[in-house]
Amino acid sequence: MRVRFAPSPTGYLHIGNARTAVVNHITAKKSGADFIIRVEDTDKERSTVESEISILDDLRWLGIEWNEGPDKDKGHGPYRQSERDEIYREYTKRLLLTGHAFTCFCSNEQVEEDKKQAMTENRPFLDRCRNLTLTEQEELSFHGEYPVKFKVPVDETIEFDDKIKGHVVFNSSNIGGDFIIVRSDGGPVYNYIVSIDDALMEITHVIRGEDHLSNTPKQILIAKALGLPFPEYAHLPLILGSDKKKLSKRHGITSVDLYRQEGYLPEALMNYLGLLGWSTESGEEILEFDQLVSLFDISSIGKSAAVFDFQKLKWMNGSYIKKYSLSEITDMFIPYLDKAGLEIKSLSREKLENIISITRNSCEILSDIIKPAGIFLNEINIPDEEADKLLKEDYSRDIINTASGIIPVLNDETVLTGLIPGIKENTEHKGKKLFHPIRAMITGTLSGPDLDIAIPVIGYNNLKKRIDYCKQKYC
RNA sequence: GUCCCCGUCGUCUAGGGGUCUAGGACACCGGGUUUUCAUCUCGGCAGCAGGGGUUCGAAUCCCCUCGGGGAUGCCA
Repeated sequence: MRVRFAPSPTGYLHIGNARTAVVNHITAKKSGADFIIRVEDTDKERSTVESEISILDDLRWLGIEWNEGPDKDKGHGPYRQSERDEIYREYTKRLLLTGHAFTCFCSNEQVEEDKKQAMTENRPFLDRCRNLTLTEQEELSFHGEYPVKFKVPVDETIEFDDKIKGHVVFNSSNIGGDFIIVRSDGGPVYNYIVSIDDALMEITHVIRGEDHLSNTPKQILIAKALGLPFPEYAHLPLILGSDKKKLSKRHGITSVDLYRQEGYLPEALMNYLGLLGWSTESGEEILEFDQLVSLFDISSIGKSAAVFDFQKLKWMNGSYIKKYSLSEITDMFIPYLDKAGLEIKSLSREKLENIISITRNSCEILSDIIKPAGIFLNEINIPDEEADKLLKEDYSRDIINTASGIIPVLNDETVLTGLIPGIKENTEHKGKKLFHPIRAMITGTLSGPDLDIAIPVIGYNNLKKRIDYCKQKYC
């Protein structure tokens, strides 16, 4: 068994494509199949090497490995379609010679008109060039470059058993007429060479997005005309945005790279993407990769499109963050702390882990660490909007004044037992009205770890600075 | 227009004629823990697109409608 993932390098790795890659990867692991990467860079205008590099990089980050690809030739290469031109040329010649393809000399307008005509008469569109003889074609081709089209057989039934969609039946008359396989600039087209490459690379199972479902009959027809085998198919339902339209940038982050940057864990993304469209018998959703592989069954994937739930992904990511050991997760947080400009180099590992241990629970993604960690790492935390509002209240000012009075007589040892009880004793406040302003005053925000835990970690000196700051600003 | 695919809580899904007064998860709401928030924990809200059949019985089978998606000449 051999499966493949065939990205076209025209941009970043989209989350929808990543899902396809993930399903291929899981399937390969499950059945011990080879996983091939083929770069479909036939769109010369939009394909870039940078894009190819970043896509492969994102796949690696996700934890996807391949046995063959542009960087690993195992005898089925080249793995970039742009490097396989000679192969395609041979097959095109063969199709032309056997009468399965022809050169079309019609103008755009002509074709458009003929199609419209066929449509209104409710009959299949037949290209007016499809019956030109080879010599007629050769004579005409002196006038310039023209596209080559595949001669779609009339009224032929094409059917296949899709692993996900089930039995699918098409009639060749509904394909939309003879279609272009080689552009007028000589470049072969996706629907054409995908059949050749899948056959030559001995792909046995094509797992791809549902948007290719209605392309499948064309590809089968081509394989048949060429006498090539064609694979089994599994068409994955599409991933939609919250408005049920195809997932795009306006719905949120769609680039795998950005998920990485924001601090999503590859295991979580893999888990979420792998679980999309099906579920386990037990209902368990947090699945390690090994579980994913052993429990996965491609035919159990649902047939309908799924809305991408950013919130659920976050939740899932958060639960992965909680699963790691303190030491492991600390290492993962460090780059985000660094990037935010927080001073951690001078910190002992013990102190850093201490801070992480009391802040990690509020993190769903790695970059979430910045705010809570800042409570400990900054000298002063400028109160955010909510904290600012609260601190302007009279009772808050009362607390700031009181704190300011007490703090000079305290020190690192006594601050924990002295500060809050002291404020409580010297003011009328208790409960929420006591703790809320204190929290706002010393952390600059309304949420965070327990104050009793936070205070010793912040330390006497910074506490004093923060109280002084609030005294100046609010009293 | 034509052809193909799809339609269970807001979202992801379980369920394939009776065990469904439709189960789980995310989100949301409420209780408990935490002297706030978060974590954790307990509970609640909420759905079979609509209409016809078939059947003793339909979320489950059939048909129609509606809705969404895809393909239909130089994207993949």
